[in-house]
Amino acid sequence: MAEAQGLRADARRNRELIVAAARELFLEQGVDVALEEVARRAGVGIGTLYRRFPDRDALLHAVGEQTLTRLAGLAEAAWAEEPDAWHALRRFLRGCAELRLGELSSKLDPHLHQPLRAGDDLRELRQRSIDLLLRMTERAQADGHLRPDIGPGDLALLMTLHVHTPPGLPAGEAVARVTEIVLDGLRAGPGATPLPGTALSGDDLVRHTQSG
Amino acid sequence: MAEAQGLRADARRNRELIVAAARELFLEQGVDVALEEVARRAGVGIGTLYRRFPDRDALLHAVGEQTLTRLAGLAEAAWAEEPDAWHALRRFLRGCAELRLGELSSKLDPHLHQPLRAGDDLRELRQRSIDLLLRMTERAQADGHLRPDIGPGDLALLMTLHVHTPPGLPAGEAVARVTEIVLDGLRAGPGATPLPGTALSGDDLVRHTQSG
DNA sequence: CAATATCTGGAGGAATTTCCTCCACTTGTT
DNA sequence: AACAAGTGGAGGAAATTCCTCCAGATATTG
Repeated sequence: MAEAQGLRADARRNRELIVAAARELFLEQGVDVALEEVARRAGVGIGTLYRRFPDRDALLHAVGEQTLTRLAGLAEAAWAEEPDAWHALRRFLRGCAELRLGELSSKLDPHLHQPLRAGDDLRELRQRSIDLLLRMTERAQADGHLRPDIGPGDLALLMTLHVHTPPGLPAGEAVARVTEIVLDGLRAGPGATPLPGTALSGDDLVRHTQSG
Repeated sequence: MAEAQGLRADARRNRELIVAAARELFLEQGVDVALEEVARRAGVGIGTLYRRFPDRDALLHAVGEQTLTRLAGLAEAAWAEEPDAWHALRRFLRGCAELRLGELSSKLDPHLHQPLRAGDDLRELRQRSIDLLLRMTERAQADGHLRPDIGPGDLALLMTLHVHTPPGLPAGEAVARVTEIVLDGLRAGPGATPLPGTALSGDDLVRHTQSG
């Protein structure tokens, strides 16, 4: 949110309304929504939107930044406040589901790829979450709570799992149930089926998890 | 594929090329791709596409039909050829992942909703898969292989789980690993965490799983 | 191997959508 | 109260997308 410094109070408020509206609409309709619609949903004029975000990319970037910031906060809170690594991991994955990280990243990622300006601040933001995820994984496996045949890359895939809830069902509950099933599948245990292929490493992860 | 009867051989071939191209492009870029692009990918002229599919809906419908046909075939093969209900369920869910059912239905569903002409043949096609899924669920739970606190509706959510594989990773393998983790989470066992909320019923399922 | 019914490609004009600037007016700040 | 900062949305340019039409190519049949 560095860009929001030095703005007049009303301008800052509007900027946030725009980002929030963009996030919603990107989720609902994809990143190609007309920017005019974003402005309408945010309750501001189209001129205001263009002043703050010169082009679509700037808006995508802002949404990515907001989400990655939340993600990093989530990871940090989980690591700091939970009694052990496994519980931290649970909380983290549940939080990812709540953030709808999967839907968002599947929509944002492809568009952030090309114009990934080097030295992007998104990089650093992402790295904070990844570092913690690595730590949680190692530790939970060492503790014997997490099945040993997975890697952090696998967890990244699960972070961005996208539960397609048909309209009409209580989305939150559906997602929560699926998340718990997955968590049960992640637990170390005698009954665990060996996974095919090889564990996805942290490097795979770093190279690919783009936005959030 | 009833619509394909009575076409000249080359026309039928082209029709299938178009549906295949549409399926690919819908997955890659969403259902809003320019129809001209579909024609290009299929290697036919735009006129040909319009002759066979008067509007976008017809094409969506055809893709849905193709996918649901495959899905029903998958369910039937699984039920008929596997030694027990649990193995049938495994095979079925793995097949769904392979079909990329989740991505497709999350893209197709919203557009099939409004113009869901009553008495649609998609309905019947869908029903066949659902019936078998119900049977598999009941039976696998009775056999003590599937955790008892889930319903067929939950399985439907898992059928359409969308693994967002970042470009560059071997998609097939990633999906396979996630699928196995989920299957482990579905197994009945002493360690299973109780799920929040209530099991999603078969009715929830029937009412909402639209296309494929 | 004709003859003909069927099918094909893509040029191109109409219609729609989206973009984005510009400036008269409003609002926050000091 | 004064001014810097911010606002909205009309509207023209540009880009997309749609979809028809027909001269020519291709399968099929006897």
